[in-house]
Amino acid sequence: MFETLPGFRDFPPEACSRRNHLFRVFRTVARAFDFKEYDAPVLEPLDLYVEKSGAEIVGQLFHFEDKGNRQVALRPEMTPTLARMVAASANSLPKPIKWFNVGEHFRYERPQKGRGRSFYQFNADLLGESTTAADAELLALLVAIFETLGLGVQDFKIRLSDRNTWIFLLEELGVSEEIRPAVLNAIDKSERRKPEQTIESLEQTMPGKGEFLWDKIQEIKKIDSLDALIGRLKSGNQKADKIIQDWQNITDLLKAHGAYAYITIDLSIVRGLAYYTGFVYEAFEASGKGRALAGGGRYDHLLKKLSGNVDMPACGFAIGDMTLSDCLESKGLLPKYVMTPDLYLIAGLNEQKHGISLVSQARKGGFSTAYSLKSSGFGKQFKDAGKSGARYALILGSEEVEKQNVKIKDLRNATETTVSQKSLLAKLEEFDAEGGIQPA
RNA sequence: GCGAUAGUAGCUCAGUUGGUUAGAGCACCGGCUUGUGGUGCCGGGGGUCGCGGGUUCGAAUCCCGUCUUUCGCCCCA
Repeated sequence: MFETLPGFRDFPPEACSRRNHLFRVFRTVARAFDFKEYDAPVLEPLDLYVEKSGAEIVGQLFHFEDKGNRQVALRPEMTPTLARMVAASANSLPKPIKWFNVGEHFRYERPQKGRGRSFYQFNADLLGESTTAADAELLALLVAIFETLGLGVQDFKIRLSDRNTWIFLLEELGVSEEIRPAVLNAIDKSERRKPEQTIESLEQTMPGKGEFLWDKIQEIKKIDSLDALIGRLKSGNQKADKIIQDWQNITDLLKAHGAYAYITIDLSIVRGLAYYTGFVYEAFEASGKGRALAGGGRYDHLLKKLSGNVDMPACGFAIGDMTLSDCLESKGLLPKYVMTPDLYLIAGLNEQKHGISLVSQARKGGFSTAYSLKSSGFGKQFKDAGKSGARYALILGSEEVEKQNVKIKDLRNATETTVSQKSLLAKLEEFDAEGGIQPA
């Protein structure tokens, strides 16, 4: 017997419909926000990822040489692909560009809770707009998706941070642009590390100042309100004023979107990647435990880096299907999807073919219809109809055929109605609209 | 890549100090049932006990290796 590869999942019908439920919500809500769906190959040139993330990334990719001696990789994320697509026609695309994708991604990592080697992501990106309105639009979309899935304020929170704030405050502490990435990286990892390890990293980056920096960083990480933040930034300085202005804008906009209740100001979020430039955020289950449900931020210089000539501000986020499914499951928000037909034909032995033509008619009318593929008695067919979960049974015996009728039985309350075969579809639609069959 | 954990039917699990042909419940298929359904009763199919090697007269059971699962470390775009 063959098994799925480690970190990969099969999706038999029930799992598949749960997954599709997520996808349906992603698409519906994204369209409500006027985002356009796009798609792209899952296989890309390996260099696309090396260029963006550095050579270390190769160890985490599914990659190989194809028959044309090209180094290729299964996509581990969507952003480089998106950047390439947008850069290719940047001048002709109406701005702002609001695109989303639902797709499979691959990372060669150790499978763990909420993390596999194949997973699905919802990616939404907004390009060509540098104001905080774009960041707020994306955060509002993220919140709307979670709300539509049934999650509320008691279920999840979004930790919002800003790299510009960090850059400004680190500058004040004497952190130069050169060593800034290393310091931000250490801050990002400090969430998952012992303090001594972080101090050691900082000490290596800024000899003699590791302890000092860590003390200051901890102070900054504790900031959890707009007032505290403004107090720390102190207005008067032009740069500080701009940052304060951005925070005030995004706060006001998120309040207008009805999304602010989910937001926690939390500067401990910086995200590991060097390319983030402004607001960054991660969504977590309300308790804060577990992996991030979603994450994103602004990446104003990435297009330029990847394309070489197109410079365009951009921001975006991604939601992973595994952590999200786990979260929904634990809260009972993944109802058991049962795929059932609307109708089940029950026909006598001599009426089977006649019945199939009725089935065909019903199917063309948009009703999902099942019937027994082999000859069996009425009793057996009723049993199968019951097990199928169909709402109505269409009963066709010699009496009905003789009178050109068909009997419709509501399998939930056992009431029956006899209608002419000609009016079957109309009657079914009527029932459909009423939401049930009426007792005779 | 490192550490721990587990692996018996599709699923959840029994399986005695190593001892005939490895069991149960659920699920699946059929019969009772050729004009009224999910219940009931009866029956059936399905396992090289993760895989390979070793110890033994004899291994699901003991030993070694390996693969896979789950959890943690690393990493987390």
